[in-house]
Amino acid sequence: MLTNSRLVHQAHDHGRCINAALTRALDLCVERKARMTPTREAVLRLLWQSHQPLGAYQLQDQLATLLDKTIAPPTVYRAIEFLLQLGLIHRIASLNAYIGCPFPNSDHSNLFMICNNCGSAAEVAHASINELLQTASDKANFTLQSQTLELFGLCPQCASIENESK
Amino acid sequence: MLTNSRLVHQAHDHGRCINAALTRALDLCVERKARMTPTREAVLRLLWQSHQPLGAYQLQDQLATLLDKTIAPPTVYRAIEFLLQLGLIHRIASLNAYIGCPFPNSDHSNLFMICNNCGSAAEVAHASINELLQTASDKANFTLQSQTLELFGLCPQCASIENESK
DNA sequence: ACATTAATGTTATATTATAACGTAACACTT
DNA sequence: AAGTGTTACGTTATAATATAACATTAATGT
Ligand SMILES: [Zn+2]
Ligand SMILES: [Zn+2]
Ligand SMILES: [Zn+2]
Ligand SMILES: [Zn+2]
Repeated sequence: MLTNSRLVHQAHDHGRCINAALTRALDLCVERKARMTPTREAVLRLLWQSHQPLGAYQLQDQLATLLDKTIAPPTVYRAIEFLLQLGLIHRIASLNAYIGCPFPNSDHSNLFMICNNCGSAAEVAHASINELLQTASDKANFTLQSQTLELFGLCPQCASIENESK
Repeated sequence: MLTNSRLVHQAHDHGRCINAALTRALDLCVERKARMTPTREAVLRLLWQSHQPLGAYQLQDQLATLLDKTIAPPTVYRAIEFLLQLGLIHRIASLNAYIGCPFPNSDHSNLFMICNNCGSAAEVAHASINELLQTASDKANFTLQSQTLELFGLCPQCASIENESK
C-alpha cells in the first residue's frame, strides 16, 4: 500500500516534500512537452506548502502576495486546470479544495483520509480497494472510468489529543 | 450486496420507487418526531422523480412550478438539510447534486455509480468495501467518521449503446 | 388564550467557478 | 530576422452554488 499518511501526520522536513514534488513536476513537463510557468510553479508550491488542501480563493490570496500583483480567479483556475491535467494535484470534491499529489504518474486510487479537526489530507494508493471497486463495478455491469474517494475522520495526532482530553 | 443498480438502469414502475420512498420517509418522521411538511415532501418527491441527482437550483425551478409560487434558495436548502439529516437523501459532492437514498436507516457505504453519459446514479451498499476502508483506516491510525465514494463511468445501458455504435 | 418552539418568507450576500475577449509571450518556419 | 500559429496570461463580467440575518407565520404544549 502506497501512502503518504505517515509523512502527513508526523513532523518531517517538509522542504523535501516540496522539492521532490517540484522535481517530479519538471520531469513530467519535459516528458509531456508542457510548460511549467512561474504562475503554475507558484500554485504547485503553495499546494505543497502544507498537507492541507487549499481552496481556489485561498490560492488567489497567497499567489497575489507571493507574486506581488493582483491575481484574478481565471489565472488561478487555469493553473489548477493545468496541474490537474498533468496529474500533479487532485481536487477534493467534498471541500472544493486542491492538494498536491505525492505519487503522480503511478496509477492510483485517489483515496484521501481527511482530518475533520486539523484539515490535513493524506493520500493513500490502496491496490486492493481499487480491485474491489473494479469487481463491484464489473458485477453491476458498470464501466468504471474515474473515482472520488474521500474518507473523513480524525488523523492519528488529532485522535490522540481527543483521547487525552477525556 | 445491497444495491438499487438494477432498478436504476432498467425500465421499471418508477411510481413504486416514489411511493416506497415516501412511505419510508413518513415512518422515519414519526419515529424521529420530525415533521414532513409540504415543501419537504415535494423536494423528496422531486429527488425521486428520476434516478438522476438534481442540483439545488434545478430543485428550486421544479419546486416553484410544482407549488406554483416563487421559491427562494434558502427554502430549498432547508428542505435539503432536513432530508440529509434524516438520511433520506444524499449529496453527491462531485456534482453538487442531491438524490434520494433507496435504503435509509440501514448503515451503508454511500457508494455511488454515476453514469457520465446519462447522469443516472445508482447507490450500492457494499459491506466488503466498508470493511476494507475500515481496515485501511485502522492501519493508518485514522478514525473513520464518514465517507464520500463516487464512481464515474458508463451505466450498463449507455455502455451497450457505445459498444453498438463501434 | 398564551408562551414556546419549529418552520417559512424575504433580502442580501458569500463562495466557487467560468465565459468571453483582448494582449503578450513563445516556438516554429521560412 | 520577419512572419505565423499556438499557448499562456490579463481583464471584465457573470454564472452557479450556498449561507447569513432577520422578520413572519404556523404548530405545539400548557
Ligand atoms: Zn494522487
Ligand atoms: Zn488532524
Ligand atoms: Zn443511501
Ligand atoms: Zn447511462
